[in-house]
Amino acid sequence: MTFAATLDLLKKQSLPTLVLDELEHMIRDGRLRPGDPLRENTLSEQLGVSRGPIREAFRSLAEKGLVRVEKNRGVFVRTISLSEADAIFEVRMALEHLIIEKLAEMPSRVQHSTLYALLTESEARAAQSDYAGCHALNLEFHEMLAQLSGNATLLETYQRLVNELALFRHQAHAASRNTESLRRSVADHRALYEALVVGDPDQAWRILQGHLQASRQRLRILFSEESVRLT
Amino acid sequence: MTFAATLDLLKKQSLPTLVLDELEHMIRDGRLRPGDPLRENTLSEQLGVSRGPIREAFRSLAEKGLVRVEKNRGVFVRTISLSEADAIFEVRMALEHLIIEKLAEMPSRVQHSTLYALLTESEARAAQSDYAGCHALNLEFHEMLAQLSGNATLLETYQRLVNELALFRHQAHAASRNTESLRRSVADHRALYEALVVGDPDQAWRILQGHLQASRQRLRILFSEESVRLT
DNA sequence: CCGTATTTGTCCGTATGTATG
DNA sequence: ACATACATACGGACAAATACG
Repeated sequence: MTFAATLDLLKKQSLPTLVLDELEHMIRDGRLRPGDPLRENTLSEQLGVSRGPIREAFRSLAEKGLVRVEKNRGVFVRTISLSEADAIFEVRMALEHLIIEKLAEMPSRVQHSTLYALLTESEARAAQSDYAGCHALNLEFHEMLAQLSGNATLLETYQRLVNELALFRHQAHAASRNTESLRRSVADHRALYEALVVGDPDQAWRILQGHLQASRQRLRILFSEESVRLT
Repeated sequence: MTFAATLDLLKKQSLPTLVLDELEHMIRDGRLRPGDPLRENTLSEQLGVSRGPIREAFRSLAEKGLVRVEKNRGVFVRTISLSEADAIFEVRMALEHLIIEKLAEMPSRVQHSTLYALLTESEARAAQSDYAGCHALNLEFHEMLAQLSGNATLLETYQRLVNELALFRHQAHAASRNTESLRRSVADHRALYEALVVGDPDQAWRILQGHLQASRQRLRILFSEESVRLT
């Protein structure tokens, strides 16, 4: 679906919101990379709207931490340093801790969710070495956990941080092709799921902690590779 | 300092940013109360700027969770239900947990900060029964803790949640005048400070947990009083 | 260092949608 | 139900700042 089509069909949302969604997708899936400028005129022509709604969408993006605005210079997709990414990750871990703490208290909700389907599907993708597909499903898995927590603020805050971290991955040219880490990742997810279904918070946290530490470590490695690439 | 003066002096910031700051203050200190409409024309005249920058500031406020935008109807200061406030509080507690966990690892930073001055000042205000002043200092105390953590994302996320909770307090006409709870609150802060200075994370968390639970409880009571008032 | 092209910043006019009598 | 008043939504024009030759 093109943006123009979206524009015609969904009259329920305001233009700034539609533009925001479009730009957010472009940033999230890497069509717009960290450091790229977002020019009002260009986007205005591409999306077929005037500059007003574009500028309003920029303010939302800035507040979301996806772009930085430099007065009289323009807006650019946000770049994230390793230390920033690490700081974000630290907060993310605290949120995931809370998430699984809450989920361990309601195993039946976990069991009746679509988590299991997501899990088996991502295992299938991993077996087929479908890196991109598996990675996307893994993100969905974590997001579904946040959603099942039943705390809207928790979900929103979590999503925000994950979006910022996705930015960092794109910046580092990250298309992780490590079969071993992919397999371990989905195995972690399954173990986490099992612990949640039986309502064991300590076990769940142990697994998640290891899982996230590994992910954090991969982030650091990614960054060092990126640094080398730039020299 | 009036807004017009601010407008002239600070040419470093764009108008939308200045408007955003102004509106944020007005909401935070209760000049604009939850449910109040923010009309483009009115604000445009009051602040002496055109409607464009106003609309851009609205998008930032919406993303911050301080207003809700209804298409073709207007923007209103956000109202927060008890369950929403409780959800926000839950996330806030998780963040404060992380904050003191980090601070307990660097007692010298805590000791060399201005926390102690803040603490004694708020104790003085409490002794004088200066509720408003003491409450403001208490907020500053918590915010300072977040800042000392050294994690920018942690600070920003914390501030966002506290701003939303302030909204809830205004909605509930909250000017807590309970001498006893005020005294206990500052006593908790002192105890927390002591635990952090000696680097005892468990003790610090015990104190903070009790402190926050009490605060959360007061929020609930506030709400029930508000409900009665509306009948 | 200056002039020009480009981009952002701001303002205002018109269209459209909503509430109210 | 309809007309009127009023608010927002969007687009376009002009001013100001910046980047570049």
